Amino acid sequence: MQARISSKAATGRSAGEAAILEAAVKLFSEKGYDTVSMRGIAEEAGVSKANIYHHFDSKEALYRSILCASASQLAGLVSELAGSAGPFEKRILDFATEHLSRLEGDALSSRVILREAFSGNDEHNKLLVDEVFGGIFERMVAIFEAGQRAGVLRNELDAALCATLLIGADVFFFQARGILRHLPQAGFASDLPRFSAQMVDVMLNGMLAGTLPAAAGQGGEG
Amino acid sequence: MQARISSKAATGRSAGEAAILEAAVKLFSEKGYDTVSMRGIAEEAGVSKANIYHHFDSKEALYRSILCASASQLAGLVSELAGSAGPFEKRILDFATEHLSRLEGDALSSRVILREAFSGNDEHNKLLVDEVFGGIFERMVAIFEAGQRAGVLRNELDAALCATLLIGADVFFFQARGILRHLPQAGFASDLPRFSAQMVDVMLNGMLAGTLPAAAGQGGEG
DNA sequence: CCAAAGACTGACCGTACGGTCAGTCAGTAA
DNA sequence: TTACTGACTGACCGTACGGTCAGTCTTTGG
Repeated sequence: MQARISSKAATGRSAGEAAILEAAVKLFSEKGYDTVSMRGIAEEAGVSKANIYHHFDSKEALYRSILCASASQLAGLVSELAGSAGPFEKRILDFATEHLSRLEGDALSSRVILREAFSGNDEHNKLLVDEVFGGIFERMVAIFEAGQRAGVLRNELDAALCATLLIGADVFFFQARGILRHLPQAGFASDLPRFSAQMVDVMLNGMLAGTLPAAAGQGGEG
Repeated sequence: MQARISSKAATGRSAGEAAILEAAVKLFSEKGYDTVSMRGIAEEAGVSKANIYHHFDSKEALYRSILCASASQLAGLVSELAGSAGPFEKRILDFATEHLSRLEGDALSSRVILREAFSGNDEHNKLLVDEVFGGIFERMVAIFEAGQRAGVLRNELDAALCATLLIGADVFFFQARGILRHLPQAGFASDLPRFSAQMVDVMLNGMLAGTLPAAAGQGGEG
């Protein structure tokens, strides 16, 4: 099997280990930690259960390995997005659109992290904040504070709250798509750019009529 | 034990059954279905495991019983909130504030439903929409459509999307509070009314400066 | 007072879990 | 050829799971 050797040379891990990781990400994204069994992962990966223990010390270690990979991926993505240039409104729209599209693109990893973040375990929460979310949130808040210094964002608003609203809208939409798809009124459930555009429109310009600035209405009629 | 008799007469169920339900709600709100064990529920309730099977056919039946109770509770709450009167802006603020405060007040039930709604199981999603969320969402959308007919809400916006944003902001905040608490910038994490007020302010009036109508700034400086 | 009914229990069953281990097999360097 | 290494496996272990059942208390209607 020449393929196995070359695949190991390329990624630093054997074909079996890669299959295990792929299977584990898939299963851990579908169900919670306890519901996923090592037997199930082994079957999905096409290897023996004992082989998993050859590559990973324990179920916990395998899970943490996946979590760390997903987390550093997320951190890299956001730091990239947060570094974009341009006027405030465009930065916000670009961030929201790209953030949501990558949540969907890496749906498996995203679900693993979200499940962990919303698990309610305070120790895990603190760890996630220290290692991942803290830095991400700081960069997000900085964007809004820059908007306030530039006089574009209302000064009486809490920048951190604004960042929470923007991220929250994306995350909630990502989480709730399975529900929204069954709601006949929510046609936007299958149209990510439409949601992003109108969501940012509302966030920036508000829902109320008769208060739009000259530059408003970006994408609302796409 | 006179207390046992009276408690059964009052609620239609024995003290043991009530203890089982209470324990089950608590545990199912903390962990997922598979992670919660019947032994754990029995211990938490202070009864034998066999006693649970005397009152409920199976683990699944116990879980469904809890889910149905939580769901009808949620449906009742939202239909009550959606029926409020007053001008559009006030209805939105009242709904958001009260909705979030009741999410927290019934945090256990809320978590059980949210976990189920975001489980990713499409059959469960469809069932939840048909039995609970469908009606709730319809009422919410109606509020926004009424706002549009009254000329208060921008006509080019999608009413269903607006409803999603409002509910999503509350739900995300409720889910993410454990994370937000660890973020030093997010002081609003422990101040529900402040979050509700400023969230609604942003939703209605937008984040951008220089576009506020006369009635704006409701609660932003509390 | 006494049977019928319902609340409740300890012991048990088969199964699936996470984890271990001795051992096989292919590739590799000496 | 030989000795070694890492990938990999089937069989096994103790434990905890959901669920069952015979039987014991406790309350209640006649």
